[in-house]
Amino acid sequence: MERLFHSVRITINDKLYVKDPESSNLGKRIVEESILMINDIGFESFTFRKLGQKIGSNESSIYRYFENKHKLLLYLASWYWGWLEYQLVFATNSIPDPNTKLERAIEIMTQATEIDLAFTHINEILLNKIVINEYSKSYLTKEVDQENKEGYFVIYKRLVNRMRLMINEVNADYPYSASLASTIIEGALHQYFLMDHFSSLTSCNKTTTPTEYFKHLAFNTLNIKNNG
Amino acid sequence: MERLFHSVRITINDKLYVKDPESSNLGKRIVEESILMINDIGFESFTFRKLGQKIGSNESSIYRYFENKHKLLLYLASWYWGWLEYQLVFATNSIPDPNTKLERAIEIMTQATEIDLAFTHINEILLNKIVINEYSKSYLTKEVDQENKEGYFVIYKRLVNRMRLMINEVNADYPYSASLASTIIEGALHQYFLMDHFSSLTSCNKTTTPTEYFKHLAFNTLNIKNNG
DNA sequence: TAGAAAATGATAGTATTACTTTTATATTTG
DNA sequence: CAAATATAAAAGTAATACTATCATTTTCTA
Repeated sequence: MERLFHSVRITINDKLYVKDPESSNLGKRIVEESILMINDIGFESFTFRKLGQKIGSNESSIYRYFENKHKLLLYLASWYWGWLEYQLVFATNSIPDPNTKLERAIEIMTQATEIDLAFTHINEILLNKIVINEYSKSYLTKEVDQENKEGYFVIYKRLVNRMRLMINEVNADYPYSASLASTIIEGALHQYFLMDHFSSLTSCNKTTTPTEYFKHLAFNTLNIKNNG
Repeated sequence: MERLFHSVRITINDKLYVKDPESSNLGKRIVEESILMINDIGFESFTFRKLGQKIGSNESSIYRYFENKHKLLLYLASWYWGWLEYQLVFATNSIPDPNTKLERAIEIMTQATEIDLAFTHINEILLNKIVINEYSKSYLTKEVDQENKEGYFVIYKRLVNRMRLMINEVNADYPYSASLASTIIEGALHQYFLMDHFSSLTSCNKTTTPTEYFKHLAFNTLNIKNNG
């Protein structure tokens, strides 16, 4: 797959950075190592000072790329959702049957992440873990409405909307398509978190995947015989 | 309702506080005003110093009740889930029919919060808002496994488990009862958040409630004709 | 009801965070 | 090669999240 998409770039709202991190080597290292570090020590303990030390650069240089770590998190999350959106569109585009299409969409949105060799400086598996553990913190803030207006969440919203449309195609009379779409996308993150930390609160494990659960949930609530 | 329960107390893991806030007037004021303040300025901006100023007490005195604001949040959340659990058990206890029982349970877990006059120093409506906006932050941490071992989340886990059991009673063959239970409880918080900040991502609004959505979701996925 | 014990308040201090500012040095580009 | 740009180094600031010490007030109890 990677060969086809060497030239694909995820486009991110330019208000999320001061200087585009894709435009320089240092910028890419900031992104690359911040993913490792946030994953390692958690977003709360992560600081630009520590990141600077790790990449042998200066704190003040990192501030020339990102205003603060909150924006860096929004950037990383946007990249992740943009990347997922790309896969979603690519995988479902050519499927004419709405049921099969939705089924494939749910798979894309709820499956365990795999590495994409097209982006060498981004570890998608770790980024997925960051999204599971930290994404909520990016919008559970007092500034969410302002930041939403600024367009910091457009990719995520577009992605949920794509899911919603596919749900509508399966059952146009279903009155909760937006809620079901957001439940699947946000719920998948939550189920993965529970698998790691609160196993008694989920039915998912190595043999029963979140994908299976959400497929069953979606097709039954849409009154369609479950494909999965 | 309040008359019956004047003597009811929500029991909270005593590792969550240094000194029981229910044991003194200052303790109750800390709880009461922290709810108002966290709601007002958000958990990130909330500090014990500011709280002390607001209640005319000293920062160091607040530290004699709670080790830090993280533990205070865990305390408030535990109180909230304990209070909901109480309502859940009370409301469903005497219902023999599993379908009606689950329906009532979903209502309790997903309805808009109402004030409970039995607890004068706690504003349940604001506390519900805090849980919607801040609860995830209490477990999305690097310390979650340790804190889970210490029992900081027992009430929440018990509550999800009660839901799971009620789902099992409706359909013993349904293989995802734990996931459905956690999806309803966590998903309800999320849908309320979306209603406030990302209305395009939810089908819920003033006329279509999260309760309606989750009832439909649960009973359809359990292959039971929707009661709602 | 005095005296002890406990609770609370006032003040100061510390390490860290989340930046900003300034100046110096290295790198790129025209 | 000069000028522009990028990066580094160092220092400074206000706020946070505490801890420690001691004084004062309140409460319990003999």
